[in-house]
Amino acid sequence: MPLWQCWVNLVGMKQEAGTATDAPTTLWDRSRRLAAQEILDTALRLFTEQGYDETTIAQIAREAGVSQRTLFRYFGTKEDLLGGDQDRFGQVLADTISELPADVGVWEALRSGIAAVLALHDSREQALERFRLLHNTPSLRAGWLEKRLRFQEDLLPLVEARMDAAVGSADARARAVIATAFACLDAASMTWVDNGGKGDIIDLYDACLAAVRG
Amino acid sequence: MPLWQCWVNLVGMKQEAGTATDAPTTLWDRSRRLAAQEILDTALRLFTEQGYDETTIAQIAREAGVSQRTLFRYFGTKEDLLGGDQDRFGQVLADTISELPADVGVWEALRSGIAAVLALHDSREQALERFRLLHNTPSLRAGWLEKRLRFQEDLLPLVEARMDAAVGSADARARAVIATAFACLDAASMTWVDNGGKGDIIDLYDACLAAVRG
DNA sequence: ATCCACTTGGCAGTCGCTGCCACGTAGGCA
DNA sequence: TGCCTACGTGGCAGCGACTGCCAAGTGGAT
Repeated sequence: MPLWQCWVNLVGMKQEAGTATDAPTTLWDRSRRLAAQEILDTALRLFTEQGYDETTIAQIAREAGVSQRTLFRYFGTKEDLLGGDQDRFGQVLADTISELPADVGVWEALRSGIAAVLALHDSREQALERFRLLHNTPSLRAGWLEKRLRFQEDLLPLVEARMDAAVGSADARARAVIATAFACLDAASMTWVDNGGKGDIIDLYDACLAAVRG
Repeated sequence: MPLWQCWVNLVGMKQEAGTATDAPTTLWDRSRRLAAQEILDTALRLFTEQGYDETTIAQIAREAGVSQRTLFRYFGTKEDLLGGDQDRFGQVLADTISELPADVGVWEALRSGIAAVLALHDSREQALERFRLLHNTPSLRAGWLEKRLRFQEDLLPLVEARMDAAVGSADARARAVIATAFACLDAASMTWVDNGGKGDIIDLYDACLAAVRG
């Protein structure tokens, strides 16, 4: 588990403001970043051209000019080839929420976090392509949902702190609120993809949440 | 794709009332059902003993006394070895909801469907064991979520019919409502497992939904 | 008893993924 | 400048889930 792998995260996605990530530009670093970008581009291209399940790791590696073994060193799983590192989503989400003042309500805090994550995408087109792939490929969707479930658990303490104390299991209620927010995000992004990327996801999210909460 | 595989569904789960499923008890049918039950029991035992990921198909097949090939003919995937056939959940869910009178609201209808699905389990202990495995095994959880997402899409028209017409995308709103119901079910069952199976899941579900809808 | 349909097991192969080992090269140091 | 070390890389063998194919055995109907 070499340290340099954390650099890969920054490929193909915006950096967070203020994060200095350009310290020692050695030749190794540069070629690594180049290779990662090449792999990512090749993968996204092949996925959209012929589908996720129909694209093998061997093919991506061949067309990107690296060995399978190296590809797996850059990106641990096939899923990671879509959207770089999804763990960053959870990071940004948690950071955004925890930096909000304490008097901001749960729902508003979650909305802010989601908006921050949505803002991570490079372009509307890239986002649409990724969401489309995500929603139309069962195997991808499964992995994505699973990873997201881990974010949700991480969010638990942050959300619980913002909820008014009430009877019953606080855990269950916080979990439900978080899961609902993501459920609305799912519904919103699916509809967004179905509409070909028209409008803003966050607006659809608001509409979904309104439909749920009455 | 032999027809008889649909029989497997009935193993290890309650049958629906009024479904006559005992027509021609040939020797083949009996031995098939016996084999399926044996496989299912062995799998659940090994899963709980040593974990899902640590149990190989080869081991289950060996201890159940069948070949790997036959095991895969009975249950198409490793996931299917937990809880028999999960597709029936979707079936029961859709049936329950569609048989409700038209003036029953969305939320109440979804609650009824979920209650019907929960009633499918043989015993509290078995349900607890399955839920525990489900929530503690990432790979299982992923597959389960994915399958459930398919139910959700199937439910779309049924739910849309019960929602009051309003502005905005009806699709998105219906999707959000369905996903929220399942999100609350998730939160409820997770908490239920964490509490060691104390109380009724449906009560926790109500609490979660109340927390969400205010 | 015969024939057909069905089930079974074994074998080879695919695909995602990992551990191991040897090779080559970049970067630091004398 | 030349060497050494640490790191990146590729290849290979292997695992586990899963599939297609083929041969063999068995139940059931005529």
